[in-house]
Amino acid sequence: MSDLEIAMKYERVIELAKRRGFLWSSSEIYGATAGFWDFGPLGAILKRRVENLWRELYIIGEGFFEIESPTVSVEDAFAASGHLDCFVDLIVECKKCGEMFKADHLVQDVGSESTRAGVAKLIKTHDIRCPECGGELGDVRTFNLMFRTTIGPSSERIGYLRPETAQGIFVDFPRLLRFYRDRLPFGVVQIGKAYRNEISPRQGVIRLREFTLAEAEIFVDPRDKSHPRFDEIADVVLRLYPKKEQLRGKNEIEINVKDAVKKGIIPSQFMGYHLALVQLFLTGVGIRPETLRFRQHKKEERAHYAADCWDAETLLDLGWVELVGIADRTDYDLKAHAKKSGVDMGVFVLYDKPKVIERLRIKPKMDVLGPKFKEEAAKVADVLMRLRPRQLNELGKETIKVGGKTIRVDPKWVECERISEEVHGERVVPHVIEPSYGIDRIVYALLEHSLAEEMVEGEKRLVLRLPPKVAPIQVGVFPLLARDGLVEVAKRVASLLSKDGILMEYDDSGTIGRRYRRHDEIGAPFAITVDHQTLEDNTVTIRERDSMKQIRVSIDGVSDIIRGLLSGKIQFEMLGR
RNA sequence: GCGCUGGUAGUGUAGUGGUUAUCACUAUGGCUUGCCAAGCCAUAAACCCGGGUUCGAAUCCCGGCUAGCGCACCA
Repeated sequence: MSDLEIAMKYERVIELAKRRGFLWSSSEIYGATAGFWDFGPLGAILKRRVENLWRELYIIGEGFFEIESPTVSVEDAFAASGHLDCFVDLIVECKKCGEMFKADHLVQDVGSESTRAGVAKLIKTHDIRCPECGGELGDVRTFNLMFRTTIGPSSERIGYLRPETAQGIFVDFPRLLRFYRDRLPFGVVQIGKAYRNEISPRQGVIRLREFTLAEAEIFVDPRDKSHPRFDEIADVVLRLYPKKEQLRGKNEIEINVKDAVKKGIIPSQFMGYHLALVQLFLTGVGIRPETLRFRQHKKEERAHYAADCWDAETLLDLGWVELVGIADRTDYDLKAHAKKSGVDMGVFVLYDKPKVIERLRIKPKMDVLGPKFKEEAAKVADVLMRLRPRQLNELGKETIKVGGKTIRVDPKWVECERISEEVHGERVVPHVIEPSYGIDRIVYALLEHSLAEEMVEGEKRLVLRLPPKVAPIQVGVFPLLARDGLVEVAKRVASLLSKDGILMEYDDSGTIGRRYRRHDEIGAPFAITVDHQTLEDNTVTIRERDSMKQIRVSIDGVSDIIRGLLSGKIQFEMLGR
């Protein structure tokens, strides 16, 4: 059975998605707004199933607990994270031809201004004109991609809708660290809505203004990015598209994780482990492996916080689309929040063995410092104690700053003794490895990859080959005919399945063939049919969506078999043999 | 934000400055029907929004919204 080529696949997917209740643009009755989409009845379940598989992998598999933080945060949080400054575009419009430009790009030859007023001044003083038509430029405007709001009735406190869920985790870091009992590494996940006021959202749910992110923030010791379970994924083969290959116009390379890390293509075991985990998840929910690659960001593509970033991309009708970004955010975020809030974001990491350090302990002689420095004496003593010269004779070379003046230290001000000290560890600010999944895009990609058309006895059959574990409707229950007492038996089977936690749909309208086709189109992987033989021996048929083959099983065991088929523990081909 | 092209039942479409806007599929009810969109009867369902021109606009013009594409943008 070979699939027919589907032309204009994006349109076909959207047509099916609207018609069958997966997706449509939001508030259509008032004229839809670009960048906002609804998940319909089947779409919402599909999405939830994808999210729950994600939870299984990260919460149960990795032990990363999920938190839920608000979608609105105060201005300080985003001032610290850099989104307030870096998430802004300065734009200027030509008064004559209407072309829009990034204002800071236009002035980069005459000065490096980044403020709105500064850029506007440069445009004026240097008489910069429209590069397209030479026309006069209008006012410089800022465009921040964050949605802004005010908190409370006085409207004094500014809030922003989060552009990523990550910051909610970073600002909770001290409490989370305590929860994980002060040890690295640990991970925290969050699934939730994020908002970006895109200038021009396009392509349905591929670029939205409100979208669902599933993010894991994994806090690691910056000195040691090896992964304790690296061996489990070392042999996984990834299709990588490193920046070098992109710059030289070369193709992707296929390589296992172990070798990629060894050769330095992937910078650390930790990064490699999580690239493999992403591939495991995406192919597990139904993204076709042959359309998947990991593309490394080139320097100019990287976000303000990222030291390295790989996008898991899939090939869709619209081209390569990013589904997941895996970034090494280093200590950027934690340090930024530490600085802005004044709260320590460090972790005390124990050494395997305590280090013995020999050093000089410096004890200020207050009876000397007192008369000499008067009220400044305490401050001077404090500075002196923090000096760490290795030798006694180096002390005289040290200088300290007191009241704005730089003074050479006189060894007579202190008493020194040589001590040996045990150091048990040190404070480090963790680095963050972050896989960030765009759930809406993944759901769309699933639909597109699943949609197939084939010829069956001269007729076209449209079928959504969703993997059973994500399919919204899990099984259809049909009486072969709507008479002869078949309806009653079918309804009994239906309620049996419901009681066992299976999402089924009962249908007795029209002919059996029509019902099979309808369920093919919404991706229901199995159908149970009650026929006349059922009345004789209490058996029903199970029909598999993709092969259209049927097997016969007893009603008594049908729930267990369906559950086995859905989870993948039972293979359909193995049944009935 | 600019440009091009479009927007008619749930979906895909036809069509026109002038009475109750075409067709197919779908849906619903009934008849029929012994396993893959059969048939018959009936029913329901649409001109994106606003303004202008006109005796009359779903049709022409303008604006908006929206969709696809190109440019720009995508921390």
